Amino acid sequence: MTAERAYHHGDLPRAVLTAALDVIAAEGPAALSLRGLARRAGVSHAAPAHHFGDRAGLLTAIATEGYGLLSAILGETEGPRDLGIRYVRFAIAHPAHFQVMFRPELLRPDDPELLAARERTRSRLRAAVAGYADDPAVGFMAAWSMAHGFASLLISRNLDGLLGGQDPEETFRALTGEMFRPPQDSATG
Amino acid sequence: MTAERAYHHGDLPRAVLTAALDVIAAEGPAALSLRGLARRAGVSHAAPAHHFGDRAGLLTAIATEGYGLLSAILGETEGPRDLGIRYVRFAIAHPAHFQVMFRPELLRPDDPELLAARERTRSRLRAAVAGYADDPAVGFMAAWSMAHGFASLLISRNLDGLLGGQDPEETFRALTGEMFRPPQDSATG
DNA sequence: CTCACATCTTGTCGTTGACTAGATTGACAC
DNA sequence: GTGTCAATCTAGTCAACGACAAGATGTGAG
Repeated sequence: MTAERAYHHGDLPRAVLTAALDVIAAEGPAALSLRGLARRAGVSHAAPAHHFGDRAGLLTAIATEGYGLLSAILGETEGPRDLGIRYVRFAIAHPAHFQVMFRPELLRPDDPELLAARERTRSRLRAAVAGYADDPAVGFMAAWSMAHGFASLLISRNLDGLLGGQDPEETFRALTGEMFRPPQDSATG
Repeated sequence: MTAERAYHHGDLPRAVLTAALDVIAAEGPAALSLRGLARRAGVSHAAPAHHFGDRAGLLTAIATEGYGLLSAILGETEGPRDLGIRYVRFAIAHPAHFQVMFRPELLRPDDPELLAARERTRSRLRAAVAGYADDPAVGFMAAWSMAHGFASLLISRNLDGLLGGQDPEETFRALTGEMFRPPQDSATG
């Protein structure tokens, strides 16, 4: 059992990342401590910093990974409704990533990888609603707001007791039924 | 100048609250430090804790105040569109309150004043959309999601560069135009 | 005047993030 | 094999923080 306490961890960055996602999903980013993560991974208190620089670096890595995961889930999304459903599905599947991605004050604001990943994701979001609204920019923000609002309230547990035990994704489908009415004869792309 | 360093501050709770709102609006709740607020107010490092107990107590007081402010702005709201506009107006006018209100992990979760204020606000939100949707619960969540998503993205600066210099409230009006179509003949309250 | 109470100060403890210097390890050239 | 070097991790330190306890100071009721 050389694994008892090997000098080299094997994949410390991944171990720290995973532990961080656990903590964030359970208690939010505020409860995150680099030293706590080091303890979980069985390494010294300064080891995580070697890979991520500092707290903001770790959270930036999580956010970047999150944009990648969201991009993957979006895939070839078609229309604002599909966009919303996939967006909500992402938030449920990766709540820790979701919580970090939209808090710039916790991140390295000009990290190039983060900016690139974010832009790739936004392009997919824009593409998904292109052709489904009179003004693409407005349609994009509308669909995004709707999806982001529901996902945010859901993840922050502000909808507890309002879903009536129903599957959140199903509830969101009902919401979009209320909102994204199918175009009624009149021209709507 | 007895004010130079009076033993009693006069209204330390309000001074701490105001300083906290400043910090949160500028750098987010994570940057908040009780000792920093004490320095700003010119009191000792333990003085704020006397009034709010601890960090969570201070943030709970802010959230409670926020629900009161939102209730006031909602007033006699009529319909989902009006709800959204007022909600966004609140988030712009009181960004610090807004940021704290929806992070239960930062608050005392069962504070009675907080729960009461939150319930009063939710009642107003529900009442605003009653009669404007086939299913009131669904209509409520739909309008709330839309407004909350836009407000969240706006306050977290995730819409920077997407508004084209336009007034955010005006942009939100455009969004609702895309979403909340006026009822077309068919019965919609 | 005095006494109870609210308010604020001072001092302390354990924890954290950040930084520095140094030890250990693995990989690669030769 | 052997030496060398960079990557990885450890150990030690410092300032700042939240929380707590004990004491000082002002305030107001009687």
